[in-house]
Amino acid sequence: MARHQDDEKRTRILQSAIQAFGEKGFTTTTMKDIAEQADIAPGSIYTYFRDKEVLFISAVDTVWKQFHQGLAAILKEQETFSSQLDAMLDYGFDLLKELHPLVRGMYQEANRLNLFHKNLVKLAKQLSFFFERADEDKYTLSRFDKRNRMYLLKVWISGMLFTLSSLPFERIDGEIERQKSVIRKALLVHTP
Amino acid sequence: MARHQDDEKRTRILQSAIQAFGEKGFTTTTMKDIAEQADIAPGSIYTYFRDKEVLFISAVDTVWKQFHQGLAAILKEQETFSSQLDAMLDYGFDLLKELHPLVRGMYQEANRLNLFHKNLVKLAKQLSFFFERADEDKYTLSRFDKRNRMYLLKVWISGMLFTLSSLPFERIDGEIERQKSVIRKALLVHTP
Amino acid sequence: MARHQDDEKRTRILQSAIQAFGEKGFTTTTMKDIAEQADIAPGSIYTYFRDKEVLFISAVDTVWKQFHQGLAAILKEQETFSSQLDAMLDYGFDLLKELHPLVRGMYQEANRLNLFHKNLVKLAKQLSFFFERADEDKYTLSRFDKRNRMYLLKVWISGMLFTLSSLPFERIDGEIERQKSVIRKALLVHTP
Amino acid sequence: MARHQDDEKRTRILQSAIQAFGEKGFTTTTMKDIAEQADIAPGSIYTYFRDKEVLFISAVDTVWKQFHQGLAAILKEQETFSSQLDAMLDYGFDLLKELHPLVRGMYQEANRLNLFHKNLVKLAKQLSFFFERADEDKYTLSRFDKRNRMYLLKVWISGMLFTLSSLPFERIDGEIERQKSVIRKALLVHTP
DNA sequence: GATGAATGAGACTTCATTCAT
DNA sequence: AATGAATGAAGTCTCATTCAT
Repeated sequence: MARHQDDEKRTRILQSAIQAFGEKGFTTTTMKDIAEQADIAPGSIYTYFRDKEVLFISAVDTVWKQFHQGLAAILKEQETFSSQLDAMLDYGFDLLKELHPLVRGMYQEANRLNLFHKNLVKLAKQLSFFFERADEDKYTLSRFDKRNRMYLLKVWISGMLFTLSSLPFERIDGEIERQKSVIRKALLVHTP
Repeated sequence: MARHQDDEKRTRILQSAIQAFGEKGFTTTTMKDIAEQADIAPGSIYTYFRDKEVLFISAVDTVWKQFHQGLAAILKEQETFSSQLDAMLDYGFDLLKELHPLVRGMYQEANRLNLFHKNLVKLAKQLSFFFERADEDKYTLSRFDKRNRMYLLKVWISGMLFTLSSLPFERIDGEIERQKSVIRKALLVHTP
Repeated sequence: MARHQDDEKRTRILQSAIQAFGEKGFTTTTMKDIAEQADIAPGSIYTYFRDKEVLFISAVDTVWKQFHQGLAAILKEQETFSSQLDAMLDYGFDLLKELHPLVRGMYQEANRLNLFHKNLVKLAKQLSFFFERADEDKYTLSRFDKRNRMYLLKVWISGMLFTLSSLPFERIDGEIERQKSVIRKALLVHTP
Repeated sequence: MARHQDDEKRTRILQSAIQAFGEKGFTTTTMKDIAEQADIAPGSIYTYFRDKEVLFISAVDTVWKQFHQGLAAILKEQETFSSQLDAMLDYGFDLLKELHPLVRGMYQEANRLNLFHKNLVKLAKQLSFFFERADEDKYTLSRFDKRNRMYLLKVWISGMLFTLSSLPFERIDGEIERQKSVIRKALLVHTP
C-alpha cells in the first residue's frame, strides 16, 4: 500500500529535524534550518508538528523506535547467541554513528533529560535480559547479577554515546573500531 | 581610591554561572539569569568576563581545575595504593554530584565539545598511569595494556557523568552509591 | 501563495531610512526609529535589508543613483549647452534640498567616508566633462585645465552640500536661491 | 604665573577629546577613549566637564578660538596684504590638516550643526573684510560685492573642509598642496 | 579630588510562531 | 494545504554616568 503524500512530507521534516538537531543541538537549530533541509516552507512544519518542542521529541522517539526495532529484528534473524551478539554490536555501532549527535539535543533542557534516561533504561534492560541467557563462564557480563549488570550496561552505553559525541567528526570511525575491538576482546569474553 | 575588582564578586559570578549553565545549558542560560543569581547588575558581569563565551569557558575550567587539584592532593596525602583508590573514588563522586550538570553545558554547541574531550583525555591519562603501578592480579584495570585501559577509562567516566546528568535530582544520591559499589566490588578488584 | 516581498514596503523602509539617517546620522538613528517611521515591526526591516549597515549603504546608493539618472535625463532632453546648464542647476539644487541631510550620515564613521568621496569624484568628473565642451571664453570653469577643474568642482560641490547641511531648516530655501544666483551670475559666466 | 595643576589636567582632557572626536566622531567616541588618551580615570572627566555634550562643545570652541587667534596674530605680524594672504593660507591649511576631523563630530546631531555654521560665518566675515581692502584688479575675490563674497567664502571653506574629511589619511597632504596651488594660481589672482 | 567598579537603559539582531494570500 | 512575510519578545552587549572608597 502506498503512503499518503502527507506522510512522505512528515517523514521528510522528521529526517531533517533529526539531522539538524543532531548537528547543532536543540536551541541552535532554527525552524528555518529544518525547513530548508526538508525543502519546505517554515510555516508548513506547523501543519505536521505543533511546535519545536514536539518536533524534537518526535525526532528522538523516531530514532529510538528505529533502534529497538532493529534489535528485535536481529534477535529474530540470528540463531545462535554468539551471532546475535555480533550482529547487535555491528548494528548498534552503525546506528550510533548516525545518531549520536541527536543525543546532544536532549541535553539542553532538564525536561528533555528523562527522554534520554527512559530509553536508556529500556535498552539496558533488553541487553541485560539478553545476557542472562548466556553462558556465564564465557561472557563477563553474564557473571553479574541482574541489578549490577543493568548498571554496567547503562553506564557503558552512555559512555560510548558521549565519547563519540565529544569527538571531532573525522575521528569517529577510528574510535568506533577501537571500541568494538575493546568490547569484543576484553569486556565481553571472560578469559580467566 | 575607587572600589577594586572584587575577587569575592568574581567568584560569586563564576559560581552562579556554573550553576546556571549546569541547570539550563549554555544557550538557554541568559546573562540576566546569572546576574540575578549573583545579585548584581547584568552589565557588571562584563567587568569580570569579556562575554558569555569566556564566562562559560572560565566556569568549565574552574571546575576541572578544582577536580585535578583534588586528585593531586589525594595522591600526596594517602600512602597505600588501596587507600588512594578509595579516597579518589569518594572524592570523585562527591565532585561528580556537584558538577555533572555543568558538563551538559558543553554539549550544546559543537565548538565546545573539544573542551570536554580535552579534559576527559587528561583525566583518563592520570588514572591510567595510576593503575599502571598497581598489582595486576588484584585490579582488573591493571590487566589491560595502556591503550585499552585509556579507552575503558574514557568511556567509563563519560558514562558515569552522563548517566548522572540524565537522572532527576532526587535519584542522584542513590545512583552514586550504587555506582561506587559496582565499581569497588565488581570492576576494580579482579576476582579470578 | 504567501505574501510576496513588497516593493512598496521596501521603498517605504528606504525612504524612512533616508530621512532618519539624514536627520540624526548613522549611529544616532535606531532601527526602531526607522521601523516606526515606516509603520512596520522592527524585525521586518531585516526581511529587506541584512543589517543597519546595508540599509545605510542602500539609502546612500539610492540617493546618488537618483541624482545621476536625473542628470543624464537632462542631458538628453535639453538641446543647447546653456539650457542644459540651467536645467542641471535647477535640478541639482532641488535634489540637494531633499537629500543633503543624508550626506551627514556618511560623516559619522571613517569607513563610510569613501562612500561619499567615490560618488563625489564621479559627479565632478561628469560635470568636468560637461564643461569641457563649452566655449571657454564664456564659462569660467571651461578656462581651467581638466585637473584643476575637477578640483574646483569637487570642492565646490562639497561646499554647497555642507553649507546647506549646517543651516537650520527654515533658512535652506533662501540659501539655495542665493547660491544659484551667485553661481549663475558670478562663477559660471566669465565676464572679462 | 604658573598654571594651576587643574588647568593642566583640563587641557589634557580637552586635547584628548579633540583628537578622539576628530578621529571617530561624537557618538562613536567613548568617554573611556578620551580618559585613556588623557591618562586619567573616566570618572574624573566629570570633574571638569558636566557631560559628553559639554565636553564636545568645549572641544570645538577651543579649536575655533585657536584658529581665530592665529589669524589675528598673522594680521598683526605681517605688513603687506600679499604677505598676510600667504601667511593665512599656509596657517589655515596647517590647522585644517590637524582639525578637519573634528568637524565630522559636528555633523552627528542637528543641535550641533549651528555650532559649525556660527563659526563658519564668523570666519567668512573676517576673510571677506580682509579682501575688501585689496586691489580689486588683482584678486578675484575682491571683485565681488560683500554679500556674494561672503557666500563664496562660506562655500569654499566648507568645501575644503569636507573634501579633506572625505579623503583617506595618506592622501590628505597631497590634496592640501593641490588646493593651495589652485587657490593661489587660479582663484585668488585675477588674470584677465 | 581621583578612581574605576557598578549600574541599567537601550541598541541591534534573531527567531518561533502567526496569518494573509 | 502551502507559503513566507510579518511580528515582537527576548537575548547579548555597550556605555554615559554615578558613587563608594
